[in-house]
Amino acid sequence: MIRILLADDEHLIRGAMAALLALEDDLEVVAQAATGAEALATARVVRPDVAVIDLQMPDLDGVSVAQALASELPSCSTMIVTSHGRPGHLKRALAAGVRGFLPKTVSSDVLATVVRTVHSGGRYVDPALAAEAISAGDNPLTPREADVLELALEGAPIEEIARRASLSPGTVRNYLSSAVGKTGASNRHEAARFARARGWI
Amino acid sequence: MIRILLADDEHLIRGAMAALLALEDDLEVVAQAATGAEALATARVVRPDVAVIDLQMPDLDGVSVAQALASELPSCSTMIVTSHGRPGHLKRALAAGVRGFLPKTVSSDVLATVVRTVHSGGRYVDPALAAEAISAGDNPLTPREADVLELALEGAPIEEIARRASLSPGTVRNYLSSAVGKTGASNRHEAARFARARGWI
DNA sequence: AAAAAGCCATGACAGATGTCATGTCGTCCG
DNA sequence: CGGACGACATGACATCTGTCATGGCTTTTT
Repeated sequence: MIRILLADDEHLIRGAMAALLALEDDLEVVAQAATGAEALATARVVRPDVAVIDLQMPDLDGVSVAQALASELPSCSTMIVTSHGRPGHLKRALAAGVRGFLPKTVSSDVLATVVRTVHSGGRYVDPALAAEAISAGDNPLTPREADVLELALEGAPIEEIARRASLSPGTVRNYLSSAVGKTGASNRHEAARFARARGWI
Repeated sequence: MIRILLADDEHLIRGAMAALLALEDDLEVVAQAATGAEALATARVVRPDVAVIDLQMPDLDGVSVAQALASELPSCSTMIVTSHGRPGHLKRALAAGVRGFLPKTVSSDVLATVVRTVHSGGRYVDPALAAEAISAGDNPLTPREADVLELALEGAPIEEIARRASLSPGTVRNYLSSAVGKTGASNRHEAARFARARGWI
């Protein structure tokens, strides 16, 4: 019997997924959580075999939870399900020790199969997402460029970005300019959206 | 027995919701669809009592489907479930004749209850979403302002917005300026994000 | 009919932004 | 060690944006 922890902030979906997994004879949902922090706390107590975690949650993001889980509970395999499959997330997730990565568009038997796969030591990444990740290419942005671009995402003026990043406005403009060049965009806002779409920030 | 049509592009979630609804004695999921168009086509054939539709789908958006359904199949009550509850959507949905509006964070028994409520002629809107919608207030943007702001969302330069809206760049700047004033933002990008958050565009 | 409001446009001006050249300071690597 | 590279900064310049004043045109309201 494979003991599963389920974390998703959408009750409806979490409950529904639990119902689905319960239909399988060899799977058992032993705990559920609605936030990242809750998932971690619960996992420490119930020590599940497999953690099925939603990527986007109110507090901690799924990858952070996976990272913590990987170091604290090496016996627990983590897999991530997500609605919006952004390539960058996949990379970060894999780096965080995630064993399975699925969009929520898969069917329920795939989910069950992947749970078994990761539990037995295997890995599974949705083919479509993998293809996207490969085509997105590596992140060409330097760490600072990424920082600054991220702040630019909200549409803040350069002054504010500079303050928030503790940089001089001129430096911010340089980073932004270089990022705009690397993304092929025509201004920082477009560049920020682009980088976000690629999962670079 | 209440006959239900279920539409959601995420197979996993649709299947799971179907499993949940199937647990209720008086509910029966008679059809499922993965896109808006498919939902419409299916509804015409099976004529369900209640349509449970996801707000965001690849092609037609949930509200559009609801609108079409309302005119073509007046006997079918439509309700919408969504992950990202934006106030503007609620207003549009209600205007389109939707009878129920829920975030996916609700529990499964609420879902079943609401299905029964809308089927018996009642209405139900998630209290939290309703509160948000009220606090968001009415859309102060004129239609053109909204159009232009929407194009600005993607970060395009004014030139391109002007071309896409068939306006002169100067006019675009005027609309944008006025929209920036109405939203209290400090530039059009911030204004666009703000308006989006309010569901104004 | 007059007033109000929205739609479209132009022109002018200050300030914000994008681009480029240039330079300093560390760190890492061959 | 010397070179390459990234982080950080400044200054200068052209261009883009935001704002404001102004005006014409249509539709709705009073």
